[in-house]
Amino acid sequence: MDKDCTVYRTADFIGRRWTLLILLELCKGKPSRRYSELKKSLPGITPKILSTRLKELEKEGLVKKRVDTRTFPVRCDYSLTKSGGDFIGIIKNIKKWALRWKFTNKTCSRLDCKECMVG
Amino acid sequence: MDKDCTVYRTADFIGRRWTLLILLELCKGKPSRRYSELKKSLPGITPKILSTRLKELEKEGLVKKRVDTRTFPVRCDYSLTKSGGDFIGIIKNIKKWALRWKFTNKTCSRLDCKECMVG
DNA sequence: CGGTATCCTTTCGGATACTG
DNA sequence: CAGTATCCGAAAGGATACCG
Repeated sequence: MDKDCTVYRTADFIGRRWTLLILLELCKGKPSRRYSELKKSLPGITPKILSTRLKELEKEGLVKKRVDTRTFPVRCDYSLTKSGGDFIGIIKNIKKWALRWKFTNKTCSRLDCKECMVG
Repeated sequence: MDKDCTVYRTADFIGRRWTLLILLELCKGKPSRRYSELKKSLPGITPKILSTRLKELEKEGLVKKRVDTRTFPVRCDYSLTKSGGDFIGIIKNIKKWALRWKFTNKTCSRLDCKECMVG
């Protein structure tokens, strides 16, 4: 098992809790989101984990952070990079696979919900 | 976070150590592989983890196990199901993404190696 | 606001020995 | 051969308090 293999590393980090949901949150509507907005849209996430995941995603180049230091407190916002946006395609592939091979479900708030995130 | 969401569950289990490599091993050449063959082709894996992963994959419906009880010791072999075979496509998608957005590498034995598993 | 620091529990995975 | 059983250390993740 080669820990430097990007395929393996990718599979590894998308399996971590919250990562997928953060990515999806960042691709919904607005071009960028604040830390506190993300926290609010992800009920149950702790500040530590959100911060950890955002750093991982930044390090992997999927998320870009912008800080505005002119105000106090400072404002930070996060957005998808080009590769991050492209990554959404992989999530959709997984979703397609899931819908093809697993039972479908009717409730929403799931990534595999038939109604949302179509495509 | 909905633990029943198949997209999330999928992302979760493909991030686990060895899972991807087992899947790839099963799609290489032969239609089915024995437990001991798998163990040999995956240097470093412990019997416990191999067994655990195979059960997870079976439970998720990607792998099918067949036991031949007529001999002693019994023979078991594992093969990809239809959905398991289809899943290889997702791995290839991840690979494509990796090759597009990450540095490429020359050494083999990596899933993201440019030379192998083309497509 | 946007995080860190600390503590604590749970889970994961490795090593090794053993068994029908 | 095809696994289980047992034990262990490391890492992940949750809860909560605190800070510039």
